[in-house]
Amino acid sequence: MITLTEENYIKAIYHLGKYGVDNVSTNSIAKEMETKASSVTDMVKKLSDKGYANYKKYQGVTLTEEGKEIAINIVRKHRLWEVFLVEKLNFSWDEVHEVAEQLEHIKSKKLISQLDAFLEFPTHDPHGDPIPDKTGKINKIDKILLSETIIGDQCICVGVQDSSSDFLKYLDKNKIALGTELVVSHREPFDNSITIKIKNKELIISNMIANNLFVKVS
Amino acid sequence: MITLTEENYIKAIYHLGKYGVDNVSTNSIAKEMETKASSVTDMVKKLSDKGYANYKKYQGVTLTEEGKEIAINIVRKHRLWEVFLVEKLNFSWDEVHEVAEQLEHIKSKKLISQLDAFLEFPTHDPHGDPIPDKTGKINKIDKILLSETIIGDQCICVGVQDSSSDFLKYLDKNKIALGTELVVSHREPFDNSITIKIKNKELIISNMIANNLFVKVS
DNA sequence: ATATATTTTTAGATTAATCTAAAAATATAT
DNA sequence: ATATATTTTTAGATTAATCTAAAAATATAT
Ligand SMILES: [Mn+2]
Ligand SMILES: [Mn+2]
Ligand SMILES: [Mn+2]
Ligand SMILES: [Mn+2]
Repeated sequence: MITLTEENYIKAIYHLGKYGVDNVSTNSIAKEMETKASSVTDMVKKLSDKGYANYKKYQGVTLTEEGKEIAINIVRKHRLWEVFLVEKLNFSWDEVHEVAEQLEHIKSKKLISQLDAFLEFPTHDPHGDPIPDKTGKINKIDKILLSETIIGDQCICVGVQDSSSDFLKYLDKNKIALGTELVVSHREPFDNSITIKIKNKELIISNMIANNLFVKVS
Repeated sequence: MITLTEENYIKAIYHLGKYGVDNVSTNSIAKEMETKASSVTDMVKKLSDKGYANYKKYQGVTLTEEGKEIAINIVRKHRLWEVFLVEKLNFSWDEVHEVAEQLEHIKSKKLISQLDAFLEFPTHDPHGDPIPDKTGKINKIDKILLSETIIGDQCICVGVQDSSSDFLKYLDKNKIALGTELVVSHREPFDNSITIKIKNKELIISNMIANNLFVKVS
């Protein structure tokens, strides 16, 4: 049996290690989990004993194949629940994360497969992140950050890097949603702010915003 | 903050004490929770300290008003989730309880009020049990056990006492569902078995079955 | 290359929830 | 009314998850 706490550590290691490849440091896990490094050391030993992680003292952690599978399954559940909350229960995209953090730990194979079908097998969550399928396959689309575009690029918004409420509400206020089309018209060298056009209306966007919005160039 | 374990104890005390009125013994809680009496004593002290229960050594436990509110809210969540699983995710009524035991602990006011609306404010769960409304009001219908009926009674099935998978599957097999109409045609004095007629087809039902099926006499 | 700073681990303690075995209180039988 | 049985509590231990403070290892700066 795997505990809720173990699941959360595995998920953190998965996300911090760029989806399971890099070595993850004790301190980075501690920061992500809002806990102390010494607690992380203990837990990481436990995950290693249970076969979910590879760990050598002072060398950081990676997930084993089994650990990675667990992580992907939690991510799948998290994102499916987020779709449910937005599509069926009228949550807005800045309200779903907290609740999904709880729902992702519910253990029932049937629940998730039925939920998946009920939602008509969605491929992406409300923030544009891909939903792993039941075999764990993740369908990545080729998206880049708005900050990486060049002048003249015609783009469509496909995701957010940060999904904090503050950022999502900023996007709502400025009528930027997934699917919104925009053109990059100017980049200010001094502060790297970007001017974009949405339906011929100009909008100036800070570098920080541009660094958190994913687009697809068409 | 209330822990998941505390919530489960409060729920057990609520159900054992006939919905909050009777004193509940340490041993009965231990049996219900599949734990030891000594563990119950510890927890019951804690619930009392936190203001959820009234407890005097050797005298059993009752819930305080606050404890009762918590219990009713958990029951509300449990039953709403059961409706969701049956109505939306095609679970059968013998599959929902286990999953609802997990889902009932998810903490989000908005989630439950939206779920309630999405399900169109159901008044009863798939087993015929009433769903408390958001203020905690429980709409009891006047149901009796099939074993308490008299010969000639025309009944409609409205609920089950036991919701174990074995019992519910028995009902399925014999085409007895909530809403099914039946007439009580004979009672055998020797073993208290009952003969019922459903659509003119006779069926003999043991006393144990009759003791677990609620009906409304019309 | 060595001193210094930073990161990570270890040692020992704490809290929540649980257990076993023994003691204490209450209930039951004669 | 007293002995016996049953129930409940207490004492002391264990496991999971956490913490602080100190020690050890690794990384960085000169
Ligand atoms: Mn999320
Ligand atoms: Mn998301
Ligand atoms: Mn149930
Ligand atoms: Mn039910």
